[in-house]
Amino acid sequence: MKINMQVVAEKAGVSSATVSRVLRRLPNVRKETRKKVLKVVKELNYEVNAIARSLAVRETNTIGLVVTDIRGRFNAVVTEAVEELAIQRGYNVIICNNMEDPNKELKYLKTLASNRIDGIILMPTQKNISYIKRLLEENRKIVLIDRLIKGINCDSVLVDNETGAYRAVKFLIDSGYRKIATIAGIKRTTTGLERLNGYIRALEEANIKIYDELIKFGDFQVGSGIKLAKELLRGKNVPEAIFTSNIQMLRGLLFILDEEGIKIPDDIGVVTFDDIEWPESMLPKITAVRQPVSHIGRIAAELLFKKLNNKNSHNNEKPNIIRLETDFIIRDSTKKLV
Amino acid sequence: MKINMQVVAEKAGVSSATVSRVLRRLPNVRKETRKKVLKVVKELNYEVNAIARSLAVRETNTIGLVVTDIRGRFNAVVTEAVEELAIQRGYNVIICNNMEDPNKELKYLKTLASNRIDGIILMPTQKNISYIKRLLEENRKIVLIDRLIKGINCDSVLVDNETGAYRAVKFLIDSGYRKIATIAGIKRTTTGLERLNGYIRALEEANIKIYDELIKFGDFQVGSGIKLAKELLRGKNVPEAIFTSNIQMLRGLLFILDEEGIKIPDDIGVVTFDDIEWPESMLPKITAVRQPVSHIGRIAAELLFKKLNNKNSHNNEKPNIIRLETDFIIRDSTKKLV
DNA sequence: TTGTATGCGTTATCAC
DNA sequence: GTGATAACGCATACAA
Repeated sequence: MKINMQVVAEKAGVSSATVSRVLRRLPNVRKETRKKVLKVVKELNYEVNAIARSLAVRETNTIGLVVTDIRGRFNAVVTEAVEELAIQRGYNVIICNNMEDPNKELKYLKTLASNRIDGIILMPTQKNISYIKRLLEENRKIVLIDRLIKGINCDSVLVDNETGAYRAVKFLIDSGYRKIATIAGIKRTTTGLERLNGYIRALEEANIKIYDELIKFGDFQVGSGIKLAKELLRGKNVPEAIFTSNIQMLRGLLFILDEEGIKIPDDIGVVTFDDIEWPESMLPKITAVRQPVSHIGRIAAELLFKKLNNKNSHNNEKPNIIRLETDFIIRDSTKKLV
Repeated sequence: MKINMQVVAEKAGVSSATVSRVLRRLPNVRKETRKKVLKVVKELNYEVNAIARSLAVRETNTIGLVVTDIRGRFNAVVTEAVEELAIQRGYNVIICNNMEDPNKELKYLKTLASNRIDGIILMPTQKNISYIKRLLEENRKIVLIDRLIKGINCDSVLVDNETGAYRAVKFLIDSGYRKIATIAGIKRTTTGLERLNGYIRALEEANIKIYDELIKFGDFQVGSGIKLAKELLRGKNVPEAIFTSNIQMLRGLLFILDEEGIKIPDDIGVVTFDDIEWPESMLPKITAVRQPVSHIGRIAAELLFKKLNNKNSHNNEKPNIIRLETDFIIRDSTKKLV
């Protein structure tokens, strides 16, 4: 554990500088010398101390990925995609999971900064804005994912939430539904607000009156799906169909519908934003807006690596905001109302 | 970005040693001095360089968590539990996802070692045995999770797979099923072998003949579930019930059953190992062996931290092998055969 | 209580 | 082609 380049060098009868050159595959070293060194390295099972190296070169060859909930499919798939690309480029990735807790997010961002991580891909809680702004001013490399932060100039990758939601609700309208409720997300977030806007636009375009009591705001978690579903079903204005803005809240809704014996699509229509994470064969099959999740991760990573490779890039350049389109998968959770 | 303790020290009119003391909250520093230093730290937005610190103290305050598939619920929940505990103890955790690829696993282990990570929690692919052995010999702190590696003395946390599987299959037998097939996992893995053994023991105890053609070996992925389900259903010895050894392969099975129009539990009984990852309300509701997943993660982390805190612990001590019991959740995927 | 000097294990800039 | 040697930014033993 205490063996370093010096030890290897002595045993090989060279200087530590030479060992360093061999290990970094620099050209200017004689073949025999290289061989000799590598032999000793093998013998001693020597592995360079990445910490010391990082300190010397002021680069860590590592990026951080800060996600809000690793248990969610969206996050997991993004993670996988980012990792895949990072590994190709020879980077390590540190995954930080904050469970939508801004305090945890801040702690992680600080740790990453303190550890002189080369770059960060961040799915923001959209809370620690001033700190993120500071990081950007220090010219740290950051790419936002899934959500924007207004007032901040930063490369971002996300989907066109508004259009996705619009299409889902329009589909309900076209199917003949009129009293359409939504279990919306957190208004402060990009995903929450934009999906709500899509809902509203679809209704307005169809000249359908928008009822406040049919718009419920949750926090993207299962619990709020349950709570809000109850409210909707027990209200005086019971909806014919419900559009949920993410999978977790859909789960909550399904739970309640099952409990109350309300059948999909016979008694109620259901459409959701987000990929489905359960088997295709499970019933009821829910019509959904699908995001190109893996793609999002890959593009974000590519954006980040482009920055990292461009030594004299600076954050005051115009940021890239990349919007990807969603798909709409029609299944069996609605019916045609004649 | 180029500001360090020296800079802070000069601006505060003290030495860098004093700044260091203040930042580490050491007691022996005057109140006013501390105040003065902290003021400058704030002003300059100074954050200590964790790399340099790690190099100096030869500790990184970081543990690595190597999992096989972050998309799987088991992994995700374990990850969350480990992270939770780590954050409490003031440790950072690096998550490494290898997709069951031994090469990736090796690469990650090397990176972690090179980065002088304090400890590792490893869900092993059970392949890179010699390298892991070497790490252990170098007295690196490692805790295995979910799977054992034979011939290696290392703390491990996993469930009693054999009993869990036994109970599931016995339940089928008690329900009157006789021709019971299994979609088993990778034989080389602890989880694969032990769950198979539970299946066999249950049948043997009931004096039910074991047919080779009713035992199919998959790789724990959805694809093999699909393939093997087809084989079972199209074989000449069609089973009355199937026990799948994990969720992914169950998904494959469900897909095929749905495709072929075979109804659960009317036409076939189904029981699976592993937690269900889809809503309780979805049909069919599958009877399953549930692992105390979160608990597993927490215990593994506790074991690791115990080692880390015990400076003179050494790997040649007798390892702790901790087996946790599973639960058995009876739902609606089987029926009583009279 | 505070400062000085040295070490941590590399890389990089010089010489030779 | 190879070897000293000075950074890199912090911690720490020892002095003061």
